[in-house]
Amino acid sequence: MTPRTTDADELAEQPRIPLSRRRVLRAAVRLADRDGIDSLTMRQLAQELGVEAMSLYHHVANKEAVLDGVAEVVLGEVMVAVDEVEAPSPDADWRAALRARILAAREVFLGHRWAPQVLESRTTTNPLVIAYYDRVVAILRAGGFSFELAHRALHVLGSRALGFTQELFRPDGTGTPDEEAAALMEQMADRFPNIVGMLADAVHDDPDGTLGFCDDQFEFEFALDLILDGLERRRAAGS
Amino acid sequence: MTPRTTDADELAEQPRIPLSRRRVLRAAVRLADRDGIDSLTMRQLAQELGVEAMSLYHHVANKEAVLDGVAEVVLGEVMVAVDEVEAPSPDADWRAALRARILAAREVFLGHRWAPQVLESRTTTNPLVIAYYDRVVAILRAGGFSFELAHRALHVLGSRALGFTQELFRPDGTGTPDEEAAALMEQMADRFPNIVGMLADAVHDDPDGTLGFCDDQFEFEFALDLILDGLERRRAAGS
DNA sequence: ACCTGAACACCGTTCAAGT
DNA sequence: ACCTGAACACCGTTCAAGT
Repeated sequence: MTPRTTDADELAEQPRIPLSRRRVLRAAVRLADRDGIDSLTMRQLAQELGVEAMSLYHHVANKEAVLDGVAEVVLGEVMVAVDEVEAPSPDADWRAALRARILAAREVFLGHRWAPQVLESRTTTNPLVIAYYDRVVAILRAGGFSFELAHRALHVLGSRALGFTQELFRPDGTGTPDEEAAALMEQMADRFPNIVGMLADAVHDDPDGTLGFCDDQFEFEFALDLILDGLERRRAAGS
Repeated sequence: MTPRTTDADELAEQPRIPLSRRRVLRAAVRLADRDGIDSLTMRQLAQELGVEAMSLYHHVANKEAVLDGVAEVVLGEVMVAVDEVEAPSPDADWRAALRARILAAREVFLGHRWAPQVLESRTTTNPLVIAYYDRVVAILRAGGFSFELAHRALHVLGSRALGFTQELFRPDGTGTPDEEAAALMEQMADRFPNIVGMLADAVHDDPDGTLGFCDDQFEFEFALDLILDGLERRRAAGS
């Protein structure tokens, strides 16, 4: 137990600040940021607030509601971030307008690495997700998209519209890239010749390894631009 | 407790079939398919096998190993499915070759709806995922891709290469599309004007609603083709 | 070698009781 | 109105003991 400045400590000295849904959810986000999403339990959340677990149930219905709530907090940050971004008007350049907002949204998720997993675990669509996509559609419409093509665009973009993707194939990012890669390739060379060739080539392209093995930001922007290209092409074709 | 034919019933009459890692994992997949992934607990899995929970630990290290194992079973099915698919040779037509395999892989995931969530929850990349992507790279290479562009392609495709996407914005698919949509739009019209316009248009395009509100298969193929288009364009440009 | 019962340290949640 | 302690029904997992 390392001493930290938590609400619990503060409350021991100050008169008790009453609990509220908002305070509960902000504490939940803080806890997930600090200790990981698996540490977000009702009991640990209560401790973070200097309160008993059962007190939480006066402000949130149950744990599912807490998870809906932390999604809400993160999406609230996203809405602020995309509002503040500097970008051309959608009427002038829909691509630049959308691209800038998506990359701004991405920044928020880089600060809450657990958030994609939580968002994808929700069974009902969060109203703020609808609000966000509503604005994406607005930008596409301003850019000359039909409702139909805008609909297709949402499906193509998927969570990438919010600035993140969940990849299944991630060449283990822990440790120094070069060492890891060398050891791994030795073992895998005969089983996975194409992957090994590909990764060897990627290392060669980036000999000093400062960008890491896969530069996520670069890959994200490459993929986003490829998709925006494809959408613009179909828009121009009037499909 | 509705009576079912489970291993437990069979074992009551037959001499005991010895447990094995393989039997444990196949039972886990069966349980997840029937009752959902949340029902896959060590205790319920043991019951499915007519055994005590603690017996499982002689065949799998822990629950994480069970989840790795069920991912392995599903990916095994994927490997078989893509092997059996009829498709042009990658040398002749990489796009058709890859497209057919991805759609075949997709079929497997349609039979295990919980599998995407499990795959995305794994912290270490499953070797069969690497094997699958190795074959994707082989197809791209046969189609004239540089290693570098093949690498980009994997990032653009992401889980779509395995035939699934996890969407955040899903206009609630329960109930009849028309009723749901009408009720929802009434409430949302002023808050989300663009989304509502888009969805109203989608309903209009498909008046008898037989395809459902969002035709997932159609949307998946549209998105896949857009991405394959973009990749081919960049390949031809020699980037 | 393989399986088991009891137990432990955790969960989310309910309930009756406190202030 | 808001918070609490004890309890319940679950988890995953350990351990010593059975066959």
